[in-house]
Order: sequence, then structure tokens, then C-alpha cells
Amino acid sequence: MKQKKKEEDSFFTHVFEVATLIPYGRVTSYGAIAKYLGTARSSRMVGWALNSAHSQKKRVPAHRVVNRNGMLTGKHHFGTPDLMKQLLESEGVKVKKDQVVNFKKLFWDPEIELKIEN
DNA sequence: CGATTGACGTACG
DNA sequence: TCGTACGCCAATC
Repeated sequence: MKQKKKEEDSFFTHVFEVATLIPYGRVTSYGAIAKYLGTARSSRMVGWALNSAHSQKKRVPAHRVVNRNGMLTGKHHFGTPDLMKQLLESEGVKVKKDQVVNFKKLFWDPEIELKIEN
């Protein structure tokens, strides 16, 4: 019947999925994801969710998620401060002083990209 | 159950 | 333009 509920309906899971949906060479912000999840005011929770991403079996491209300024605020949480930058550069995203270059251009908004279809 | 925190965001000075 | 303060909300201690 109804429920089975076993998967964590917590927005944590949603964050992981959305983060995983981030296309290659693209970046997004915590607020964008939070808003997409309906918890725009809980932008902080998004970052926290990604913090749990380390425990996730699936690799979550959290390195594609930056703050509103396009700054790699969470680079410190990747294990190594340079890892995030390296990953982004590896995808073609240029990072200048811990800040994503052309961030606005590379910005990927789940509300828009995922709204088109599917 | 209460207090603290946290990878943000916005407002204000 | 930059730094500080506050708010939001859920998870953790």
C-alpha cells in the first residue's frame, strides 16, 4: 500500500540527485538547489547535505556546487583544498583565486534546466 | 527536548 | 567595495 518509505525523503537525498544531475562543465549554487527543492531559505542545508555526500555511494559532483558568488567556499571539504579546483579545471571550468571564471555563463539552474522537460 | 552548528544569502554600515 | 550582522531551517550533540 502506501508507503514503503525507506529511502530518505529528506531533502538530503534530493540534493544528491540534483547535484548528480549537474551537467559536465557546469556549476550551480547552493541557493539554486535549495530553491529547486523548495527550501530556498535553507540554502545552508544544501551545503550540509553535500557534506553527507561523502558518505554517499554515488559520487556527488559537489565540486560543481559553489556559493552565490561562484566562489569555492566548500573546497576545504573535499579532502584537499585544491581538489575542488582541480576537478573544476578538469571539466573545463576555469577557477581564479578559488572563484569560478564565467560563473554566470557556466551557471546551471536546476529550475530552468530541469523544467524544460523530464 | 534545547542549544549549537553550518560547504548560504541578504541586508546593513 | 568590503566587513559584519542577522535570518532560515534542518540535522547533530
